[in-house]
Amino acid sequence: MNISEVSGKFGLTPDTLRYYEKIGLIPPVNRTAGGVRAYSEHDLNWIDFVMCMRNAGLSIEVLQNYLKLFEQGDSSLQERKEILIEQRQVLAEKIRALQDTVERLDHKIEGYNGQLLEAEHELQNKMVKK
Amino acid sequence: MNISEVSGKFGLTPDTLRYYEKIGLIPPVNRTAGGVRAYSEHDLNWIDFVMCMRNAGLSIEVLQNYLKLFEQGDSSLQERKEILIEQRQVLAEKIRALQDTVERLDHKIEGYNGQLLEAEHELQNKMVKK
DNA sequence: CTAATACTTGGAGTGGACTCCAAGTCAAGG
DNA sequence: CCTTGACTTGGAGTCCACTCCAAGTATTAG
Repeated sequence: MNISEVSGKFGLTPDTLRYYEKIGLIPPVNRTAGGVRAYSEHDLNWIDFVMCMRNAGLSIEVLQNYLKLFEQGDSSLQERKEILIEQRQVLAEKIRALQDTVERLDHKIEGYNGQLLEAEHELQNKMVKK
Repeated sequence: MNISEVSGKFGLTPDTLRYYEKIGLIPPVNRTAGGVRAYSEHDLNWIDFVMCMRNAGLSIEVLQNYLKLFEQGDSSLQERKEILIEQRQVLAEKIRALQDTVERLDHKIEGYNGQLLEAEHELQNKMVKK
């Protein structure tokens, strides 16, 4: 798979894909004889993982570190696992905060329903008076 | 309440508070004779609301728009409510995405548990052979 | 009354994460 | 063989949301 195919598949621009590789968010992609990137299944998995984590708000730094450890092989298994556990906690906390915010919005929306109802009644009163 | 008190209360720098006012994220704050900001209860409520929404990821633009409508009075009730409902949907969707990501992390963490166990067994095998 | 502190404004600078560009290389269709 | 279009690199530019600064004014403790 070449870069524009991958770009289409994931909705990332070729620039972003090259950028991710350059800064070490995804492993170096193998090239054809001519130096053109040929993405493997393994590469696609990484891209998918990284996009998922980026979308969830993980920083580039954390993911760079994770890849670096991955490339060090089995000796980093424990450390990698700990990173994932830590980030999992962060996300769980984020979910809780978002749920609170949704509740707050719900209250506010309820308040608007009340106000709109009031406004409607007022309108009816006026019409009755007329 | 003056700006540094508010700053302390919310963990925002005075700069950020002034910035939020300047760009219309919170209503203009009343001033003392000397031109010093004196934050009212009303202002504090707005700041709290805005921070909550910013933390949840709402853009400054959406909140500017919401304040603008608020300042137009009751005629914008319906429109404001719709903004809140829309943003509520966005957050609900975000929560769902985060939950999926947490699940994915859980699977990955489980995978690491397996690998670490394997590595441990291997180690034991070696020791037995010795 | 004065020194120190906190406030004001407008504008420049920063950091993260892209995003775009210039200049050059390479491969495939006509 | 030549043109077209995708690829390469390194580096500059952009956008968002602050964050900091300079220069000046106001308030407060002593």
